[in-house]
Amino acid sequence: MGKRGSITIEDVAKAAGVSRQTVSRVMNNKPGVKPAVRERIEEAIADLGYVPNLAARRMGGARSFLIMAINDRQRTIENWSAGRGNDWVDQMLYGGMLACEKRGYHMLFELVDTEPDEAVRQVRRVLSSLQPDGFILTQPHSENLALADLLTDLKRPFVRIGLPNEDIDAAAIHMDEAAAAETAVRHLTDLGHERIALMAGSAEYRGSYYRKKGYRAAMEEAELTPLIEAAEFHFENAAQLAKEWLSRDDRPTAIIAENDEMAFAILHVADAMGIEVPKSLSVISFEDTPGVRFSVPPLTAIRQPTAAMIARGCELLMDAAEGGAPEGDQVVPFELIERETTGPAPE
Amino acid sequence: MGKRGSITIEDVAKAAGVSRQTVSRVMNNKPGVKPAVRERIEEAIADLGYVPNLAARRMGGARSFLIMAINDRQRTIENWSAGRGNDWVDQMLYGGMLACEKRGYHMLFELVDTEPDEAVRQVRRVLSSLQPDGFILTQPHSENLALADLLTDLKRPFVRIGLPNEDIDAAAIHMDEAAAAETAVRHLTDLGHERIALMAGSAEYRGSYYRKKGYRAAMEEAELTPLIEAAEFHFENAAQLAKEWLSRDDRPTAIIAENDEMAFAILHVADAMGIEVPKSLSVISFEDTPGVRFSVPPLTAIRQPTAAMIARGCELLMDAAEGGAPEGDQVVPFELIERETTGPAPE
DNA sequence: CTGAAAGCGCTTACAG
DNA sequence: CTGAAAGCGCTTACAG
Repeated sequence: MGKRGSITIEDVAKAAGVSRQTVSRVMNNKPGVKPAVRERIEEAIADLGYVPNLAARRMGGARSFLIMAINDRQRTIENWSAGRGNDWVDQMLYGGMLACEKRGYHMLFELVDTEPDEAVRQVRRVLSSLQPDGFILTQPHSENLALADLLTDLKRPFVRIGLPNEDIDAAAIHMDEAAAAETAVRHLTDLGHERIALMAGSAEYRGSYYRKKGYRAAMEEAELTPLIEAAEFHFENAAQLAKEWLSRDDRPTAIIAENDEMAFAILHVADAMGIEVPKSLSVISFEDTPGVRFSVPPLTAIRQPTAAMIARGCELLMDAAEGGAPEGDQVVPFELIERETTGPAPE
Repeated sequence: MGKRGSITIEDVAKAAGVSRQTVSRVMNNKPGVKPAVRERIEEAIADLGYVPNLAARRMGGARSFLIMAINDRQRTIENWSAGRGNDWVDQMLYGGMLACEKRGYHMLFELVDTEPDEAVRQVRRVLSSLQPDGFILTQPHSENLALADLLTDLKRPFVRIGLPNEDIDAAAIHMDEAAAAETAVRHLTDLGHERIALMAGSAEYRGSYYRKKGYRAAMEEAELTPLIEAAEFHFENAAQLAKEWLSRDDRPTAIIAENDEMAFAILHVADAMGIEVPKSLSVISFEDTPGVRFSVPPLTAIRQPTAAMIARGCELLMDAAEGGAPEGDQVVPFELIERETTGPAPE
């Protein structure tokens, strides 16, 4: 027992009749240990229930076994304090914690301000105090050049959640936005729809660009006329636009909205105008936050694979911490979740 | 600079012209440093942007600056994987992370199985690997005697989120359930209600006991006849019971439900029976999860002060890590959030 | 294939 | 009030 009461590498070494370096080799799966000795050591580890002290490991010069995600401080706190829940954080933890614990790592996250100088200062702090083996930059930090530079200069592995960014040399982890839009269109054309509109988010959001592209491609392939307008991801704008669209003689029989909030607005307007969903109007959303199940009817949606993206990010970083080859951008599969807002096109 | 590139205590010592022990004293707010020297050191720390390496601090024999919350593994993962969000985890993080970071600590949490042997094994692991300064046991782990024994034996400070438990000698952090029920009743009597029912959860849930007690006391005070039945926190049971109650000639004009799910069921049944809420029926819930805002109409509810309870727990543990006196049980204030399901009693 | 030595960056007694 | 010494539990070269 160590002087502080827990079992140490020295205890294992004694029990197995070897030196602590040899135990260390076994713990770290390094080659050059005779099978018989390795077995003896593994037995001793199991018998004693030995678990290495991470602080000591870190001090010895190894990794910290910590993966740090960086999140938008203000937005996260706002969501929490409004009691609104926080789907992003939940799914991030779901994907990240489980991926990390499988390999003996721990995931934690830090709330960081978006202002670049402040962000750099805060990340520097965790760098010094916790010395994580890798960083996951989530939106909007994944586009923060100052942060990317800091991490690059300090040679700390990091990945970005988001579309590739020319100015940052780090793996980008994202879903195929264009393919998702295509899938949404195809789901609707399969149901016989011909007048399918895309309610876009904002031009500043880079995903929108690819979604429009995918939408256009799928519409073209089906020989249909595209109808796109932006509503900036806001309820009010979306309601306004939905009212316009649904008042037309040749009104769309289906609308794809780029986020849940706009989809809710569409449902709201349709209800007010006496247009039944999905009988007279189909709606698909991009996002799939928990509130979606409470809408009437529950929304069919493209689900953002947040958990899978974060899990993939952790994998890359753990690989890097273990000296693995650097990997490139990652495209994570999305899913179309059919609920009750899509149905056959009206006659 | 340390050999690994970051600024160390040695750098600060050199810059301030003192030994590293003196710097350590200043960092840890220990007495016995001449004010002038202290100032010089503080300046050097600021100039160099020095942040101590936590792993080294831990190795030196100090605290780890880590507070570990223990959560129900299965339930948490189920919620996440169903995409349902996880209000408990969100609010726990909200309260805990911010409380910890204010004092230079970090909060993390671990998903632990409820089976006692397995739980002990898992907590032993984090104890050895991360050596947290304190543990927060959340439900149902807060009632796990094996875990309490382990932590007690190892002299690790811990607090429990939940009602006091005779068998466990650790601070219990909870809200005043009886007072909350009284508040709910009083809110309704103030609105003129006289037939107020309590839809209880399950007798196994200890909070239910106090809520019933508070409800009875408040009803007695108002000279009203209590009406209590249990629906086990389930939607179906609650719907059944609501149907029964609302079919009576002297049906209640107000129902207090012990969780959101049962309150939703009541709204559902009322709607189906053509009973308008809040015009003909008022409903109050205990819980206030994010879904509450999506109900029609939005639920008036007693909000569980999860964030505040966890923050309080972290405070106690940080105090203990710093040698503070052990504090006793903590009652955290709740809040009644008025939304749209309560109104004046019908004529 | 295995072990003796040195060191990581701190803190904790102990001297003075 | 301040510093020299020892040590925490590991890993990393380096010997053999």
